[in-house]
Amino acid sequence: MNTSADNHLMTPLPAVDRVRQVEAALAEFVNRAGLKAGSRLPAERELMTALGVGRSTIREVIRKFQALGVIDSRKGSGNYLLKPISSATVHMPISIETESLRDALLMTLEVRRGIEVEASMAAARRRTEDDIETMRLRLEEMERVHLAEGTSGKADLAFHLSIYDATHNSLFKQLLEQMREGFERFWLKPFDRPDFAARSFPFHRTLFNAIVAADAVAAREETLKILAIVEEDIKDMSK
Amino acid sequence: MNTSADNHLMTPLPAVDRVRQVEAALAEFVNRAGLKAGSRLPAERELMTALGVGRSTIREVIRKFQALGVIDSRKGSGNYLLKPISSATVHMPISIETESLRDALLMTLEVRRGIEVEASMAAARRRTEDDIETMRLRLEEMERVHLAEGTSGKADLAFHLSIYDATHNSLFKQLLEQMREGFERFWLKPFDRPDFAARSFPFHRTLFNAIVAADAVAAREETLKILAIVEEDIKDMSK
DNA sequence: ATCGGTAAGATGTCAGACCAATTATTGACT
DNA sequence: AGTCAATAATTGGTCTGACATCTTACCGAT
Repeated sequence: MNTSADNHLMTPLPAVDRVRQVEAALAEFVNRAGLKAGSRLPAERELMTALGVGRSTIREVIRKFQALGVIDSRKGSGNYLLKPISSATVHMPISIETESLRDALLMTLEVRRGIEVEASMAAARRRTEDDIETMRLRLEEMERVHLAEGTSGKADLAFHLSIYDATHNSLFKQLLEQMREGFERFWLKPFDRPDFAARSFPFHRTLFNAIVAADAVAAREETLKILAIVEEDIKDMSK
Repeated sequence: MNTSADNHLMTPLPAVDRVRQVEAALAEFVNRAGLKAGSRLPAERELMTALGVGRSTIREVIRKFQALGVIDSRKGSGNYLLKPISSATVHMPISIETESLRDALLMTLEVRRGIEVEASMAAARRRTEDDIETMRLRLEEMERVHLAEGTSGKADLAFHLSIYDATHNSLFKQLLEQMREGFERFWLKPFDRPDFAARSFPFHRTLFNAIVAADAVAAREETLKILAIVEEDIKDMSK
């Protein structure tokens, strides 16, 4: 056996296809040109002639980046960068297959609980004075809005985001932000009612206190209380 | 002001573009036809005539699903399903910007800890008899390999995957699988040495016992012990 | 029965055209 | 000179048709 060339003796043969080349070239260009989020990239016809490929190839690459949430295409205007393309970007396609909205929400909540708990503990361990000040401002803003309008929403989100920042681990913010945004984009505005999770209001202050006290265990407890209420409300309101 | 029709008085205007329609139609078709992972989709020209759109439109949709990790295109052969399609595929691009490999690993480990702990608790609460049997087989296989070769690796991963399955929440497996795979693809094989995390070996059995006993708190403790060792080894070995 | 070649079918790519939305330019009227 | 509406240029979205290249299945010669 093994008379012919095989088994790791002859290996590579790249065979990179056009799309992949264009993909790399585009990423390269974005980095070299220093394009930021919001920047407009060259028109498809320009890229076409510049790279010497057909427009369909360019378009398929753009579609891909579009699916990856990196490019936003505006008809008649141009293609715009949503986030800087980085080679150190890991993409995680997550698909959730379930019939009921309720189950989908509960499944994501369970994952969120894991991340959120860890984030609050990390925040309790690593928060700086600046972090505390930012969180305090956000919390007071949230409390003001809550007492005035009976509900918060955006202010609530802002407070939680400031906690994620206090972890000094950007993965927390990225993951949790995209979990909210991503899933709420498909099942639009689940339970967008004023009383949703309203009972969790007081625990935001206790969570803040735990983080300030650098008490990771207490931070975990308070976070669990908040999420337990969210879980109950999902179950109640989807009945 | 407001003499003409504006301000939320005239709202809708669907304006669904071709691509989005084809996207929905394709997802619909896959579900109706009951295509599983591995199934081959109709040829692009068939879809083209069947849906009454141009081939470029079809191709752009396929590119999108490809980017989302749902479709695999094989030149000359056809387009194949990687996962059962669902319009509910969310994509989470995560970018990590840090100079040192060490910091990147520690950051991801922290997030993993949150998810992994929650997964083991969920597994302890919801594991079935079948789950237990599968986990036992994987654990015994892992122990056998470990005692024979001094290290496990693939068997270790298989055991953990069986735990994720026992949660009956597919998000855990998807997230954790892609975190491992994604990050290990960039910083290739970090610490691919036999003694990495070897000390965590005995705690796999105790974790298994906790899950069998439906003791979520104990499952959490054992998972934390394993990950604490991983953290220590990352710190030691990257010095 | 095995092997090699051939043909059909599939994706990958290019080219050119037209539509529709946006943006920039022009020009008329005040 | 300044405003604003009509017009032109630019740009993404889609369709058509063609060719290249890879896969696969068929079929005949050995």
